[in-house]
Amino acid sequence: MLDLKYVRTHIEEVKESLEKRHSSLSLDIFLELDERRRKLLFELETLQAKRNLVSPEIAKKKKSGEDTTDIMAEMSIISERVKVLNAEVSAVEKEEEDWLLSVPNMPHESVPYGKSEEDNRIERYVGEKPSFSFSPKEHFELAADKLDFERAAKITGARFVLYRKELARLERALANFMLDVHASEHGYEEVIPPYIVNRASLIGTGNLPKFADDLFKLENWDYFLIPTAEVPVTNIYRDETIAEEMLPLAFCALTPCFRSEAGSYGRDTKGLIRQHQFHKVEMVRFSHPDNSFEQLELMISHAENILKKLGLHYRVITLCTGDMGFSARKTYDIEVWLPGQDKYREISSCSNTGDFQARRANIRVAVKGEKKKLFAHTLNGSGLAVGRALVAILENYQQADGSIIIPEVLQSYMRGLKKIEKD
RNA sequence: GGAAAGGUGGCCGAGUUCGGCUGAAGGCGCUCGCCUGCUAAGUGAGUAUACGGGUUAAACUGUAUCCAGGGUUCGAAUCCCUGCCUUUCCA
Repeated sequence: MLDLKYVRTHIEEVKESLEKRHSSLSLDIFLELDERRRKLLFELETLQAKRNLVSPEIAKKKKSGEDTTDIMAEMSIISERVKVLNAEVSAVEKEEEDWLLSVPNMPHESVPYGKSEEDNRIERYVGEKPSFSFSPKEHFELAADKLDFERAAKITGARFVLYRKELARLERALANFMLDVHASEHGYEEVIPPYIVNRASLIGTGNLPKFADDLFKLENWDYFLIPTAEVPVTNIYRDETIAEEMLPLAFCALTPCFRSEAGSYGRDTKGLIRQHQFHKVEMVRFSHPDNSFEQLELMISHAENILKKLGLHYRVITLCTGDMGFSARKTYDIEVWLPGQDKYREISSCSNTGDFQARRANIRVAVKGEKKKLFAHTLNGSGLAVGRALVAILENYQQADGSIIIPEVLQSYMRGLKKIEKD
């Protein structure tokens, strides 16, 4: 959420930011609401001030036995008006709040302007594409009997999978490997958050009210399945103040993620790439407002480190203004090379949201010497999407005979297994 | 599932009987100052947030906030209703 006063006093900047994001939101509506709110507020508060002035008078007169019927009648009228005005103010405030909640974050100046993913900026390529003496297959061709989509469809429906045998273990191995690296090498505290969250948490991170369609909601509860661990982990500090010297705080968590994938009907229907449920290791950082962009560089390096250790080729891109998520000020995506698909595919997304989520979730920092508490800056990034990492390993480490070599760093997590034989 | 108690400021904790003088006693903590070889103690002042008005910025000033939302009333921390949460006891 943007700051109300900031919007009021920086109309041009906000307009420009909305244009950059190709948003159709009207700033005029907000300005009108704000004007109306302040007018109503003034009238309301004037009356309340009068009431506060007169009320003790009534008490005094009553004590000394004077007649108060006239003055009480007058106050009664004022009170009626106060009631009406109060309702009006609340209504306008609600509208204004809703408007503010639907405004996307302002892109950082270093973010390239653009309309779609075509305009994303490639920052760097790391590693090299593996070469094959044969035509590499896609992951679902490689491990057909260990990725059972048919039975998962029976159990639940489309976009679910049943991992079996070595691939179930490989998924778990990858997750454990990622968590261990983040915890022991990168200094993240490992947490296991709830996988179901309430509405306030989703508003805090910016998933609600705008993106309800992307979420699975529990029937008869105002609870939702998490679309990413970013939601529960960022909300660890909702409505709290963090002492400056505690910063930066860093958390990592392995959770399942649940996404309705509304609006992606025809896309990636085959394989693991786009599922309703998948595992992700998430990194969340709480930063001092002064250095959140440095924290972003740090976080992307942590995600990259995982890929480096796994020996996977990838590239880092900066999302353009049109492709960037609602809450982000700046986002780096990591795209891993998938030889079977002959494409780079997103495997991590690291964002700095600045104070956008912190304002929504009321996460503050007490800064020495500053009378006012500041909003923390929050960052989140995948480190990494586990299922997609598994896809990358299958496709990059496939052999001519259809077997899969297990990267060395994972072998200890696989009880020493070095290779997954063909079905 | 049955019964009871309770939710007040950063924390503890008065006030709720009998509504007005309570943004809210007292204590702790914290900040700044004084004092004392050091430490401890003592001592003085200050110490919530949000939204308005005001100002170059302040000062200053208005309103709201005693879990949340309604109600009664000229006036609610205090009375009534609903919800949420916590604790204790019984099964």
